Amino acid sequence: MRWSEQATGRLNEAGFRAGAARRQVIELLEGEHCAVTALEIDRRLPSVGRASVYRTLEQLEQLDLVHRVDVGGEVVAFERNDPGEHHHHMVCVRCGRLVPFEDRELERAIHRVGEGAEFEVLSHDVLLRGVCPRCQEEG
Amino acid sequence: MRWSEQATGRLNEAGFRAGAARRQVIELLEGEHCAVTALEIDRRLPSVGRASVYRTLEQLEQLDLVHRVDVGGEVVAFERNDPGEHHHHMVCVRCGRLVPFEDRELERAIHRVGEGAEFEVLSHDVLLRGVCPRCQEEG
DNA sequence: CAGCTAGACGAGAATGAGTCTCATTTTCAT
DNA sequence: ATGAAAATGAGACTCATTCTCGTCTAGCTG
Repeated sequence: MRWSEQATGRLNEAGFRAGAARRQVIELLEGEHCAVTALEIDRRLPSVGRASVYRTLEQLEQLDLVHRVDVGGEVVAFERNDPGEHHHHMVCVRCGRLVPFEDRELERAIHRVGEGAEFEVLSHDVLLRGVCPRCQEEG
Repeated sequence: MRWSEQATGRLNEAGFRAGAARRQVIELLEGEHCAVTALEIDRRLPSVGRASVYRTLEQLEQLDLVHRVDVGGEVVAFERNDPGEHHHHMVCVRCGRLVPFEDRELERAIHRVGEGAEFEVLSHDVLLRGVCPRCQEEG
């Protein structure tokens, strides 16, 4: 089942009605493998109002269909939440390129930290900052 | 050697002149064990202009005397960079409280990921999101 | 120690991402 | 088909951060 169908279904269950703006945002997210910023979505969907973009992202986030990716502060990005999939990101400090990675050991280590903590840990983020291969070549 | 002296010395070496604004910002950071936002610094130092707060933080960051802590996007926080010390944070999703932690295994795992990656990894962040003990009690 | 000048500073304007409001359009249960 | 409720988009608004620019000051020079 495609993520977009899943999303639409879940929104229905949650009592949301259909609407053109939300559909377009969902379709755009469907086509992205990694994070997109709210502003880019807004730019790429001229017929959809800013408010609707942010509203939709918020709703999708609450239903856990999408999650926020923080990559340095300025702008927030979002990406599809595919069940059973879990990755983190490396960001290039020169060009901003975002590359996903996953690592079981890292996850285990984080899990253990959560176990030992007083916090009830709900989620986590890992961000590696560095220089991507392309920018390394350029000196 | 206190961090503030170290910072002042390093700024001197880098060719910066002394100045009241920077001194005050440095003193404030000296007294904080964990992250403070630029805006809070601005508020707590009424005699220092906003521009100087951001300027100083930027300079300190470039000299690696301070580093950015991203905790969810809205506001950026900064904290002292004590040599030989390295920690990450847990944020409470309810009250926003920030608690530092460190874990050698986690660091090892991250290091290994960096080794195996095409990126030349320079730094990393880990953020655990959850509910702090105090907020757990409140239901 | 006075003069000088580059660098430091602060006030306030400008920017821009994200939020809010509200009049209008759509949806869909009846 | 109808109408109450939800969804939408234009644009005003907020507010953290950045920029601008005139003034001030550290600290070198003589």
